[in-house]
Amino acid sequence: MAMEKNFDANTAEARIAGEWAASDAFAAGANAKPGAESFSVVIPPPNVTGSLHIGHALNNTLQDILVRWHRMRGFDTLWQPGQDHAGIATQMVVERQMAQRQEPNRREIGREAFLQKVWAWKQESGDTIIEQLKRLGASCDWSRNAFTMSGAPGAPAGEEGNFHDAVIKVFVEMHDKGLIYRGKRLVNWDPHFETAISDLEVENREVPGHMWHFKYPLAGGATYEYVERDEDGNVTLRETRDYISIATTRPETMLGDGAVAVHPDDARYAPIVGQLCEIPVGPKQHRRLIPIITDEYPDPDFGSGAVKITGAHDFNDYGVAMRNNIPLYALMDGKGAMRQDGLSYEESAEIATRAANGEDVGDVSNVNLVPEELRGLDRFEARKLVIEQISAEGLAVTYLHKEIEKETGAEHLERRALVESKPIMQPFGDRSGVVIEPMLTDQWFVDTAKIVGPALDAVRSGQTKILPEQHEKVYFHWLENIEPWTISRQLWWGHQIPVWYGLNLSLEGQVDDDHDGALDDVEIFALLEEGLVHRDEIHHAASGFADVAEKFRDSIAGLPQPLEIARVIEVANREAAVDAFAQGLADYNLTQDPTKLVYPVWRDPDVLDTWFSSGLWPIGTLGWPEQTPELARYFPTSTLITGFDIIFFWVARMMMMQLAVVGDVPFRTVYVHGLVRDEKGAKMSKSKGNVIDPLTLIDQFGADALRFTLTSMAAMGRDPKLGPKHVEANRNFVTKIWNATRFAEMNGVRGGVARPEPKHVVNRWIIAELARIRMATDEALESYRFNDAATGLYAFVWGKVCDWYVEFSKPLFDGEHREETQATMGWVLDQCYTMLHPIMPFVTEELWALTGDRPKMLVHGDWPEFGAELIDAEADRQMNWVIALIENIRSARAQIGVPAGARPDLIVTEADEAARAALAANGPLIERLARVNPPADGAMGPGMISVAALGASFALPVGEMIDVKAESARLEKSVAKTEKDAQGLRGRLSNPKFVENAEAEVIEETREKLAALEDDVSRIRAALAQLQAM
RNA sequence: GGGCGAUUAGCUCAGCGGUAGAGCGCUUCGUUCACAUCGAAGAUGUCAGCGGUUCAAAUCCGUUAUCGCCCACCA
Repeated sequence: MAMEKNFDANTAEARIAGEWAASDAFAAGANAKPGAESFSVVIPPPNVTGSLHIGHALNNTLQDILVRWHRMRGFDTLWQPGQDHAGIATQMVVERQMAQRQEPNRREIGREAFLQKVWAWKQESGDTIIEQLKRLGASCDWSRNAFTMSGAPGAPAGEEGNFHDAVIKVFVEMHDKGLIYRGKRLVNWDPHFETAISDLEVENREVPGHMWHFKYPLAGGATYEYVERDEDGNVTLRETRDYISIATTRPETMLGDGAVAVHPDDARYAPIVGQLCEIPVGPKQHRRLIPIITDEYPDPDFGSGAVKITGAHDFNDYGVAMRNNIPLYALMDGKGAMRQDGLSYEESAEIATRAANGEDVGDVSNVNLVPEELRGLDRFEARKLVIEQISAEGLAVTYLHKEIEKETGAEHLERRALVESKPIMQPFGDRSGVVIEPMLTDQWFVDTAKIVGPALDAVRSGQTKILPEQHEKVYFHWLENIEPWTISRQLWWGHQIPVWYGLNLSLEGQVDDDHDGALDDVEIFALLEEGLVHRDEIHHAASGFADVAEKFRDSIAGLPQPLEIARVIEVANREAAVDAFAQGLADYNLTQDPTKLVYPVWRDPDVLDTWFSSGLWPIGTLGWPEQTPELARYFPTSTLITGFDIIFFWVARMMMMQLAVVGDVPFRTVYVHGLVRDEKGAKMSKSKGNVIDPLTLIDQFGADALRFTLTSMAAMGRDPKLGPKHVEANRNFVTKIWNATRFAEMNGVRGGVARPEPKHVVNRWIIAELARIRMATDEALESYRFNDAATGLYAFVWGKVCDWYVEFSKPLFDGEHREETQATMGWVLDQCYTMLHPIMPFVTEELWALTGDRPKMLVHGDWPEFGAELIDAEADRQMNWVIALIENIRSARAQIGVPAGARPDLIVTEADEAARAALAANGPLIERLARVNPPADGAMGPGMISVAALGASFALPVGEMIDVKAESARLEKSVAKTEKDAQGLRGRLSNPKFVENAEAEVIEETREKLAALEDDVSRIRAALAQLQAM
């Protein structure tokens, strides 16, 4: 059977992938030795909406290398695959598709129908990336493919895993331990998706912006002496002012100001602290007054030193407002438009004014300080109008603008509004790209401060190691300054929060006024009349309605009878609950039948942050909360390979959550790789159009070439830069080893033989080289130096096996060493396939099958363990001499211009014993590779060029071709270079301090090197002398 | 404003105490029984600057410059 000249990656890859799949080659524990240690990796789950990008290709190639390597070494190996439900992204994709098809939108069809559509979409398109990963060669146990939404209510057949159970169980447990809480807080709100997002999902970007300066007039026309001083206390400005100057980049938020704050030590404003000033916007007749307060937050050296405080729309202001008991006036709705709900402006302003005067006005959520003419406008539209209004009123801070007419020289003075154009940092939603609005909303939070400790300790103590180490610092810094994690999302696709609410009926003893433990008609009437609407809520978390009903029964057990036996029922929302409860009461009132009484509860409509479920990935994919055998065998997992961009999103949270939930670290080692960039080092992005599609590269050059390329560029802590040229070069490497095999095959070499113990020095030498590369490869992989493993194998296969061993073998196949050379080559190539397999699984699997009758596929091949014991120092020394001699002859020939086809004699003018032995053993090899006739003793003569090797000198008669001048120039140049190197070594050795301090080994090495150089120099000098004597 | 990283051949990058390497590109030569997706030979570096530690520095320390990235609430 003759092999083709090239490996046909396209057809072979599909076929081989099919064979692996058919034989369950990647199943958990496949190829494990009895009693083997386990090695497990969980895949960073790609989004169901995803398709394979170059970052996935790198990430999964590196994982696959570790996994295949361990599997071949006989570990009990599991690579756990799966996908992430990606709440926002998926909901967005499905909604977009619905819009394209001109179907009714999600609100029109309702939650349940929409979720069905998402599941349908997932079933149809969700496998895309899995198939792509298979094309890459990822050896995951695909039978275990997990999904973060599996087992959720409404999941169709085929999605009945239990990930949902894990998520819900963790939520309930953390809730009941007080690690998860609900609260009305200022959160990052995405007005596009109309949901809260966590601080990590906010991208702060610098954009061109403006800063406006406005005057807030003092109440009642009061004035004060405004004095500015320089550093030495000299007065630089003194004027009487009736206002305080305020700067803002967001004038529309002035409507919601609750105070103006200055620093307590700021002498400029000391006279007016405690006074009221007027917000210069809003209907003239209802201008609001707000107090001037002190707080540590304002920086006296920045701007005017006075800050307007809008507690409901700015995180800093929120802090100031909370400290100083300033009301938080919300101005916008979920879409980022000015509110239209709540009280009229007039009523609202009245309440706010009372608050400004120190009165406790209670809950202000109904207060809407947006003037009627601005209500419903987009926030940016409202900004324009606010600016216009203030400016029209002359309350913008102005400066004197001087213009000189060119022709006449006349000066024009004009007052202009002070508006600074400057770059400002603005928060954007990482998925929506719109400006994030801080909004006061009810959300769920993980109290991260309570669970962060163990996650920090585990890395500090080395229980989990993060590589490269520089990332540990980043990890520490983030965790040490961690903020509460907002986990509720106002979306539909996700794990619905397992919390139910009910009306709080037990407040302040209102229910049972006469404390008789029973509900009389008067009290029932009171309950109904006093507005159930205004009652607050109680809530419980549980894994389902049955469980939560139990908890509510406990809660209402203390109510007066017969309320305490009301039936707990589930309704859609609060309004429905009020209605149902009222109805029940009314029925009871009529019939006195206590079974008519119901206690309605409704479930929180929000879903959990996708990362909350991803945070449970290690245990969740292994079957937790069931105590599965896989959990016992593979948890904690061995290594996590991931990109630095999700260290916070994912890695840190997995650390916290696994430790909080099961008390152990999720993985022993985290290897963080870089971001693949284009060949110029730029980030790949669609807008730049420099995105490299890994599938195109696979089509073009094969998966092995792509994998090898990514691996060889994966130096720790660096960003790989990828261009098609690189992949092409490595495709050539695939071709190279393919053709080395083809050569072997043509010479009767077969694989599958036991390790031979050859006699010939060439065979002994290549085995020694192989032993070295085996040790180096393992060492590199053990320390995650993937690039060293790849480049080392490349250099060995191409630079040693193909360039030299294959060439040396040609004469050997014709002689008495034919058989041992066949055996050696077969065995050496087998080892090459084996060691390359983790990086290049397809071509090696193919070659493995082509070259022998194999008991098993290479994917389950045995990783070699041999090492230094196979190194034959004498063979090594001799072959290095032979190679050096061949190189020297080739070099001399090329420089003198001896035609490639010419075959001159090789005259040995002088040689020591070792050189003679090497010549005798390797004559035919040298003849062939240096293209010379068999070596024979003789003397230097005219028309010859000379060549030296350690311990020997040679002459090559090249007849009339010789140009004496050129030959002496060549020799002189060679002497000069060698002599220069020798001089350096001599200098070192003659330095007494070097000899005193340096390691003995280093000194010895230096001496040997010098001796070799000196031998070389003297031989070339001799040749030069002879040349000149002729 | 903090933190991290980079600066090495024309290009993209390894190396991280013993005197510079790879791939691509370039020059010359080559139909020698594996491979032109190839072979042979070659050219090309004050290892960013300055200072220090050391017998010895691309490699360790300090500093400057330039370029990246991450984090951060300056109105």
